[in-house]
Amino acid sequence: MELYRSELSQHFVDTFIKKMEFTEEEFNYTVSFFKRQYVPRKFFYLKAGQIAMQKAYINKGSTRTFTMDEKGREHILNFSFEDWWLADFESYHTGKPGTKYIQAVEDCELLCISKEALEKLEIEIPKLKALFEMKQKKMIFSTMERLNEVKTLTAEERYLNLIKKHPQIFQRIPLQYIASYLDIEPQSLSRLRKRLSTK
Amino acid sequence: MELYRSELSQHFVDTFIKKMEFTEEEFNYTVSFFKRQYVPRKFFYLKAGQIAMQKAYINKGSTRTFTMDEKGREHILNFSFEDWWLADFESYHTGKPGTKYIQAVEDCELLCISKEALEKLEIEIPKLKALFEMKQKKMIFSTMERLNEVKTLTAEERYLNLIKKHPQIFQRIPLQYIASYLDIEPQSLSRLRKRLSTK
DNA sequence: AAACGGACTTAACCCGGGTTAAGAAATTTA
DNA sequence: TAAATTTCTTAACCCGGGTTAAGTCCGTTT
Repeated sequence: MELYRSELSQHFVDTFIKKMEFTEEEFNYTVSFFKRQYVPRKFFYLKAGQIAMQKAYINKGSTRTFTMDEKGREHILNFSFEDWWLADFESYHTGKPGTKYIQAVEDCELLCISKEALEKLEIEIPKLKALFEMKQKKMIFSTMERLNEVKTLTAEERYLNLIKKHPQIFQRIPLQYIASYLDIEPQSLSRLRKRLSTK
Repeated sequence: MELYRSELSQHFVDTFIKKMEFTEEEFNYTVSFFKRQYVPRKFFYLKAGQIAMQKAYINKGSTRTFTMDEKGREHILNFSFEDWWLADFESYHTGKPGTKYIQAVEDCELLCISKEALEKLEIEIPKLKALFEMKQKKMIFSTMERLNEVKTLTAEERYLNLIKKHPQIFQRIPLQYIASYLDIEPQSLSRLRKRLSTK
């Protein structure tokens, strides 16, 4: 089933047309490889052990990406929202089974493109390759920043940082998930919030 | 001053000749852009605030890369040894002043190539671009793994993990730096080691 | 309206790592 | 070789977050 222009978010269109200066032909051709996929709240887009065979643009909704340790505990690495690209980066690029779970926090509408198609397109349209190379660089920056944050800041500082940088998250993501993202237990987040509210 | 073949480590030569299948001409041409740079123990290859204008191949020696927080505390992100490529990745790619300090732990002999020259070479020799794209991907994998490690493991587990994965580090890096890498104080590492030795 | 289940909070206790301070060991310098 | 400096260890005390266990709140179901 074909994707109609009216079903694409403005941001999606702008990314290709304005930012990457795609022609109408290039854009339509690119779009023809995308397929829509719905992932209802709490359902998984990907699970550890599976191989990431596609990249997904989040047209609507939000997800959490997490790993599970030997004791069965979840550790949220990041949340993703509209206009983000979604994949288990390592699995996608190595072609090996991944280590990450990607679960919808809100009902998601994704626009997916297979690795096969994308690799073909990246050769045909170098601008597309440049786009994803740029995304890749930004991903390294943000992962490094996250690592440095975890190393340098206390739980309280990480919490205040999150409020400052991404206040919208608190409107859409349950506190228990935010706690996991901050590397503390829900009870500790609760205690921390109380401590902050009284001073 | 020119670099002679005999001064290049076998690994450096192999990377280009065997792994990337450079011709002798391509290799010699590439090498002609490299300059040797010595960084004695405790001296800095790069400091926060400076712009990374080059990449360095470590021909000999070891370094530590760290950030400094507002309280003046150092947080070591990683160590680098022979045959690694060295740079403040973010500063190199954004062209903006960096946030990282890179200091020689042992006397270092580096083979450096300017960003300008490398960008030119990457166009002339696509194989070279592919090499650094691959390095970049591996860097993302390892940074993500580090992040996940910091989130999932206790200090003791991170210590045991380091012994298992990189036992050589303990021969070359002072314990105080290893403590910083593990995100604990030197005293805590000492206590932890004692705890482990008695059981 | 009552019952249920999930999300969030509260509290008591415990423990690992931070902090501070001192001393021992190793390495560098004189 | 001695002195000085740096690195590593030990110990006592403290505190933040984990753990366990209830309890509250709220939306959904029956």
